[in-house]
Amino acid sequence: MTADSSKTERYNARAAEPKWQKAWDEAGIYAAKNDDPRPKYYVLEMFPYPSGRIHMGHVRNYTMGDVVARFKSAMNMNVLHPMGWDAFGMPAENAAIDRKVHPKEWTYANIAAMKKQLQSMGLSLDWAREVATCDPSYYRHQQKMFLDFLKAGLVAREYRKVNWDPVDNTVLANEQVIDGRGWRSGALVEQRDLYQWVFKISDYSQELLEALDTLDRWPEKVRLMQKNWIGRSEGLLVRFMLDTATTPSGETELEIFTTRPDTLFGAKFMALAPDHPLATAAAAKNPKLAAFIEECKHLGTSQEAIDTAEKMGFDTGIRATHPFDPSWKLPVYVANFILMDYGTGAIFGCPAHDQRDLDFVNKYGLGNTPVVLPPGQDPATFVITDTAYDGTGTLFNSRFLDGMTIEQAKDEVARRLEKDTRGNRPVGARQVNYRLRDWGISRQRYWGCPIPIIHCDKCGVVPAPIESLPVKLPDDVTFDRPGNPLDHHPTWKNVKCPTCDGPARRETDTMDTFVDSSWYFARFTDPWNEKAPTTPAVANEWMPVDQYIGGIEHAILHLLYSRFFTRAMKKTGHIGMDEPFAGLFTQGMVVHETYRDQAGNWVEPANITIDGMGETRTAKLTTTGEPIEIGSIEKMSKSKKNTVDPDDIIASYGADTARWFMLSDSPPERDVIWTEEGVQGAWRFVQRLWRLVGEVADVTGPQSRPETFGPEAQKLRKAAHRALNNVSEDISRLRFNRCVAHLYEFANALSDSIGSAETAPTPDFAFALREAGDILVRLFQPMMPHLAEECWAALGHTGLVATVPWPQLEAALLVENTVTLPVQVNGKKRGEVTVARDAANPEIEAAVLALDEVKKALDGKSPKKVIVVPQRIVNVVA
RNA sequence: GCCCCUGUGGCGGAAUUGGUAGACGCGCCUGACUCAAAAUCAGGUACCGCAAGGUGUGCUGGUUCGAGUCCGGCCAGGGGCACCA
Repeated sequence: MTADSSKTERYNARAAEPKWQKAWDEAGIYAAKNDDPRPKYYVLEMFPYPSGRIHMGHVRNYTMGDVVARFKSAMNMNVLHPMGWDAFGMPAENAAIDRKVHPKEWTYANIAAMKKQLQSMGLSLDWAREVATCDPSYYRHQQKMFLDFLKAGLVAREYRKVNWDPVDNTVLANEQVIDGRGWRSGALVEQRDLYQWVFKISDYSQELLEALDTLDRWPEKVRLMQKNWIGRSEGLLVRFMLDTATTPSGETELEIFTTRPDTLFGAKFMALAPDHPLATAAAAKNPKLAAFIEECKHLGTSQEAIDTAEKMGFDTGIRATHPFDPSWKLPVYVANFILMDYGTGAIFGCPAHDQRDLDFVNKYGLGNTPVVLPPGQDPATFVITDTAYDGTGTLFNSRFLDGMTIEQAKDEVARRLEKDTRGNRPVGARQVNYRLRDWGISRQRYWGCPIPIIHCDKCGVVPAPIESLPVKLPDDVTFDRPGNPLDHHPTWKNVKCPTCDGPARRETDTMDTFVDSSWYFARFTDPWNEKAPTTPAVANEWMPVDQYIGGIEHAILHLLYSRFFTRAMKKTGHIGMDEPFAGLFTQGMVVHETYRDQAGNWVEPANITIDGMGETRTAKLTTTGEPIEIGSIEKMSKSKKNTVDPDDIIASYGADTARWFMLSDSPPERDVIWTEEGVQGAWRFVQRLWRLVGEVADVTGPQSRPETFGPEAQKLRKAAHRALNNVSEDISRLRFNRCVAHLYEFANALSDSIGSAETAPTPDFAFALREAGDILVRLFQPMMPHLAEECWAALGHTGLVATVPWPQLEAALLVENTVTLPVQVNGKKRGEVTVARDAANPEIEAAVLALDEVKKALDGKSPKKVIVVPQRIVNVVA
């Protein structure tokens, strides 16, 4: 056929994309109706923090969600695909300090800018449901739920450790602590206890753990991470009697929690958290101990800081008695690696079978006694020096436990200590412990949801009256000094006590921004309800989210908090289910090469030119030609300047190219490397599809379907339906990189067919070509919606392809009559046989043994065995 | 430190979930078109070897007729760690 593609104009994304975005908008096709009778599908991407500009991570995330939304829509489902803004948080306050902009102004300007960017991507979003968490129309409902949770017993107040900057007199986030010092002041950070509001997530530890098994459309990895985070362990509480002569004020006992009661006869020491009451009491009489505890407070509050710090301890002089031997005394230390939050804040140390304890005794010369003998070891020669043994074995050096397994010994110790009732209470009690701590939500910051509480000297803590909600953030705040602006505000916190009418003050802490993001998915179901956070009947229709998509970095905190919050909302009547997200997908990051100039400064990709390809690539500065060093591939970040601005890409290539490249190559759960060559490849494919569709449009053929199809037509139709089948399957399973590959294959097949067609193809072939063109456009529509519309119009259709149903699969076209089986001899491929699809095994065997390659490999001998795996492979065992 | 993940051509990756390793794309090579370039089109491209043939999925050992895939041990790279969102 004369492909007059030379005449075809290039596809002009810059002109086409806004045109179709306007057409979709005017047709209102992405507005979800709450009373649509079709089956619902709720697809949600994690909403962005309005930092000011979207980045490539957003492009990837929202493109994936959009493909799913458009696909489900083509499958005739009622799709909810909303977008909003996680708009409270620290960066807005930093901007206020650094640039003297009000957080509110900064945030809303950012939202406006980012919304425009998102709209240029051509996402099928229902913008009518947009919410911003910093808006009083959103956070008023959050305050209501806080009060509901309070009434339901889901809220408490507790002392919590925070990072305290003694120079700025302010609380620091972990990320604001750099090498143990405040990021602005440079002062040595110390731990300080603050009285804080917490949500009782730990009441749900067991439930949150068990329900993980029901989340079968979540990645195994995320479920495992949450399981470990909840950290259920079964152990024993043991009361050690103390030598009262050694205790500061006559304390008689110390309760510890252990998961290894079997190693009790290997005990060498006891250790207390630095803030354990017994440690505090002892420190009052021992200045050196007090100094040591003070030193421990300079350790950061992050788990990493605690674990990687050098293990240090201080002997309090207190002595404890071994529960099975009154004459066995153990020294009680204060140690910097014991946490008050976990168990009872005190442990006994068995160094032979715990690495941390072993490091500790080796440092303080306390020695160790192994009590678990690994299988096959000689008890007379088995010693522990630098490496603790935490494997299985049999008990030894342990009196009545000798010879038992670890499990038997744990049980025996528990059994004996439960019966021992010194002080009218059992010495030992079995206990299930969780690592999960209650969720501290108080933040000493301005830009967050105010906690609706009033403190009265007479009445204590009083909830703000419902009718006073929202407790609005005041606009007139200053950031000229460190600390919480709400605290410094001259009048805001002064209110009358709702109970006694006396003078009182507002809670000046605001809520953790994770609270804001723990229910936005429910708010999207009816964001117009002014009276309540949700309209339960509507929320219960839409929820749970069928497909949630976001970064793996949220695998634990955001997702676990949301699971808790949904349960709390159920308990307080705002929603009817336990789990918010039925399906979860965690996508990988967008990464890029890094570049440095001769002085070692990072350089943006936009400012350099790459010469050569493959291994000979060199880079130079576009402006001066200065050579640039090409560095490692890393997550796109401002600090390393290896970012590519989505706006630039959309301006030069169009949104469809950016979307297509994001979906290509890398599996969505893995990192994708952004490369200029890759983008250009995507762009070339956009142009190729446009030319191809142009060629199909030129084919003239019958409007009605022919009775029969010739072999050429049938070959193309098989390729089309194979692609249809594969793309449908892979979109459903979010394997977008495979969808892309299938579409390339199909485009290649269509291209070959057109190339082989005569100038005037037979009517059946012409029909097949046009049909294949239609299918192709409909298949790439979810990924490249603008190009699809343009192509759809070029093919002579009226109306929007975005509203056209997904093609119907003709399953018969997927079946082949013959199969080609690889033939192996001793596991090595030697040839292949083509047989009828339903050929019997003996028939296949005979064909295989007749092959020259097989005869040669067998060298005249007869095979020991022939393994025929139907429709797969044949293996001859010689 | 603890928990989790990943490792396949020059590169991103595919592999019907234990059955032909390298689909598809990028890059590169050759040719066509062009005064030339770009674009486009046709062909080639795991490695060693002229070939026959051999080798090959981070390393190492095992299970199996058969291992990229399952099991044990190691090595390397990455992510999370409760006040970043």
